[in-house]
Amino acid sequence: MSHRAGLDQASVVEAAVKLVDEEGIDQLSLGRLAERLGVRTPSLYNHVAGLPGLKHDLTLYCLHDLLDLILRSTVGKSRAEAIFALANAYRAYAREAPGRYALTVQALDPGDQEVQALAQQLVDVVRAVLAPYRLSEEVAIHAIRGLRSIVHGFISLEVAGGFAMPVDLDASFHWLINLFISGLSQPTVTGEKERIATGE
Amino acid sequence: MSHRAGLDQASVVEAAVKLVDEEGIDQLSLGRLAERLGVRTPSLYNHVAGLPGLKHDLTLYCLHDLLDLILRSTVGKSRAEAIFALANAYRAYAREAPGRYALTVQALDPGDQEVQALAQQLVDVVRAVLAPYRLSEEVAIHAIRGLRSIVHGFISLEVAGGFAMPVDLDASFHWLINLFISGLSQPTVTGEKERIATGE
DNA sequence: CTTGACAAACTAATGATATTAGTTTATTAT
DNA sequence: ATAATAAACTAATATCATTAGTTTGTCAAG
Repeated sequence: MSHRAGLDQASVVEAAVKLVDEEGIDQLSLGRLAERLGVRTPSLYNHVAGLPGLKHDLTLYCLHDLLDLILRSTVGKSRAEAIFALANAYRAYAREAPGRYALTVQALDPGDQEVQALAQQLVDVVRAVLAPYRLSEEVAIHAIRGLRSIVHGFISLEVAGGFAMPVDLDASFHWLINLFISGLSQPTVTGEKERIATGE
Repeated sequence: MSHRAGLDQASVVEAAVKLVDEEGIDQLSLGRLAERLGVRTPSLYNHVAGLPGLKHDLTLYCLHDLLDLILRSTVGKSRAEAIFALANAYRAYAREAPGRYALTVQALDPGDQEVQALAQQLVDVVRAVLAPYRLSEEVAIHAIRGLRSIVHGFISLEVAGGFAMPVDLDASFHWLINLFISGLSQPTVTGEKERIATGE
């Protein structure tokens, strides 16, 4: 009864997700994972390529997870409603599963084809959400980067405990997204050149 | 000549900064650091409280470093010029010393008095830069959080290699900061209630 | 039903790491 | 000069990832 625990890649990765959710990203080790699965550490190498391989598989899993959530949250919505839905879904994911969120943003290997493809799909959702604003190609890329920066920046400061002041976090997030949306409709921002010293 | 290497806390921390700058944050270990200092690993415990203590000291060092840079970059400037100076200084720091920047944003222990005090000083600089816009107390906090989110979000996506599209990164950053500044002067954003569905 | 191939588990061993305990020794103050 | 202090050391332990080699279920072909 001891041999043949019946593991495969999927069950190992799912157990790792559970471990990360329950104990945090820094508690992820092959030893702890093996223990949870009732197996010796080296046995895991039959299913994942060591710790780097496990993290890679985990990243893929979480990117799928997040992409699915984002897609379902924005379908059938447009303009401001869609942007808020996207931003709130992202934030909800990070709050409910900080470990998983961390995995989706950890330094992505530019050479990894699968990861890049999923990251691109996430970018494409943002692009689609911004499409109704009819931005030029260049401004669209600024806006995509901008929205990603805003959402990611707020979320990571929030989960890192970086916001200590006694004002409602939901209100601040809403205010910021609203500022972004307002900016999208402003000719100063969307269109012609502006001249402001950059200090460079 | 072998005994008494003449170390103290400052020289250990400075060597660690050099190591992080040259080899990256993930290459920081007591073993490598001791090797660089020509000393055995346990000797470091005379100067820092193990690896956690070293990281704490390192975080303090980098927060000082960054605070000094930000202060010097914004002195004598106001409004848009000051905001751009602040944002550009932050970004320049992260690009030139990614390891050090990472140390300033890693999950900060809320119980650590020294770290909290420095983090508060950084927030105070942002508050001062935003002061000329005469925001209400509540909106000021939204704006502080917003600017920090924007700057941190853009920078961390940039250094993680998250921006792959063929458009100038400087231009995108400038566009985003400019959008933020424009929003600060808009009554819709700064003042009265607005009603937009949040999806919650 | 037997048997052989395959894969999944195992044990054992190695090397990196952090950490603690206890020892030696240089410096420094009395 | 000497005694206290502090900075270095050696030795040992624990955790972790990883590799090599071995055992043993499982499953399919004869």
